[in-house]
Amino acid sequence: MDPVRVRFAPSPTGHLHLGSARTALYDYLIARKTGGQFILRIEDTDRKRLVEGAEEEIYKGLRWLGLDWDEGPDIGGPFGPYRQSERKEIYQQYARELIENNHAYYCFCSPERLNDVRLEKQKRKELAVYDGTCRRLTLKEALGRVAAGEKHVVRFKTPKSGTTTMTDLLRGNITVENRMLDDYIIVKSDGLALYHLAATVDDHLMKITHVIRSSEWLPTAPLHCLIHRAFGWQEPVWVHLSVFLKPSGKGKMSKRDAAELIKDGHSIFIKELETLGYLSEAVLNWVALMGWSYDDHTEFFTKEELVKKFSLERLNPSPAAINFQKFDYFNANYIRMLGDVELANMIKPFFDSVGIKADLPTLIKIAPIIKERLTTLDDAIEMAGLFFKPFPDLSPEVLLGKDMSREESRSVIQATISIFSDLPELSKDLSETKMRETVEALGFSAGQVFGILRMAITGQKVSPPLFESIEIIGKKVVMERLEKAQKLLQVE
RNA sequence: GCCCCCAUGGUCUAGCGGUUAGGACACGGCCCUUUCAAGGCCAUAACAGGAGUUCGAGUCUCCUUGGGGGCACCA
Repeated sequence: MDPVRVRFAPSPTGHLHLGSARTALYDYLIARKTGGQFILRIEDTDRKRLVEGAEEEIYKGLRWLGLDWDEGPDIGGPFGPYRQSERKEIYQQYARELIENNHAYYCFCSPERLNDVRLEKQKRKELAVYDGTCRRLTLKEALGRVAAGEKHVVRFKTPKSGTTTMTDLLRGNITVENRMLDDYIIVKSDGLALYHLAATVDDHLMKITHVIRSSEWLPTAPLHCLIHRAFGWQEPVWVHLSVFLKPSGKGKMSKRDAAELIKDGHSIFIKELETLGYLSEAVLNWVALMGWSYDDHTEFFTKEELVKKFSLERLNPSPAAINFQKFDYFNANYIRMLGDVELANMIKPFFDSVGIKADLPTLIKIAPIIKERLTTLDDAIEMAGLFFKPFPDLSPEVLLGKDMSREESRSVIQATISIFSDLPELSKDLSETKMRETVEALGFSAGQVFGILRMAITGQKVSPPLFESIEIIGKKVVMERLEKAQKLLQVE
């Protein structure tokens, strides 16, 4: 495949989410695979909807995901500027060209009148498109009114008859009747272009070969083709990706749904995923497989493998419900692939954030025993907090072994104390070997004995493996805890 | 309402005219086991419906149904 030039063109009006991340990923993959360019373009022509910090969030999110771009607002490039708000004059120039070639016209109708027209048409169950009042004006007349300072927009002159056929890579030919297409506004009264014009002009000027975007754009794609053709430009290859549906499969994710998700420790926003304890590798792998597949069984891919194996032809056009269980599965697996030092460094910030002082050397020792027990990194707090937090006050009841009396339980602890005190150190192997021998002699089951010890030593009913934990906690503290538990069980 | 798109288990998907319809997640059971996990084994579960085309249709065509998306001086 020839090198492609693709662009990821988000608008800084909200958070970077999973859907955009996937689009960006596919852009990145096909660019890297073909040795082409991945371009970042900020579509900020709507000044009213701008959200402070949103552009920065896009950069951060893409960087976290490891999707580096070749041209963009921050790094420049041969086709800049890459922020549409800085390209106002370019769009106006092209709008003028369209007007001169009779493919666009000035419109002086007020928003109020437009709204009335729309409502009226809807009431009569007609197509709610512009009624064409200003389309009938002569160019001379319109120019006069513009010169007189009258407020105006520019509309694209869509053909009123015939059909327009475009080709989408995943869906084949799509034909629409031109009368269904509106005379869309392409330049607002503030002089800034709307998406339809801005994106079309930029895609051409930036030599974009493949437009990969959400299928929400499908209904207006014929319009974009028409604009390309009006200029006499060659169209890019159109690739409309399926949309992501909420987990229930009932519709797109709404603000409300997103807020609900957080309660389960999930999110569709990239910036939250990191603090929730997800790995960017897992995000990439998971999201890549929602709408794309390689074969009937491979499902773990590094970014490098994705670059090698990705192809537009294997994209799936049908909408996909987001499945967070699968995401967790991927994340748990990617955590397990981490090295001990790497994992320790990654969970450290989570302890810091809740005010638990966890030192790196200990975390490195803990890493191997909690690794396969974590779904997300923040699970480490619950899993390994016991190694750093003060020991809890226990009641005698929780120290009782299953079906065992108080005295029996106490004797188990007593026996352990005498065995442990003879050992130079409580290494995992040594303590476990000794205790396994003892279990039989004591006449209780391993479950009973180790259950008591787990509670006495870790202070928890559920913990990482007992003897590994003992080694990490260290002989001194272990002995103290055993003594304390033994006293607690003495009948008063 | 109108236009466009989509349609294999609960979910993500493989399948590109001839398969016992494959994999994964989730769910259930069993094994392993000092808890929790992990792992191993097993089970349940799908071609939306109807017409065609064809010797033969999950695969091609049409209709119906269902779902999704779009109908702004938003993107």
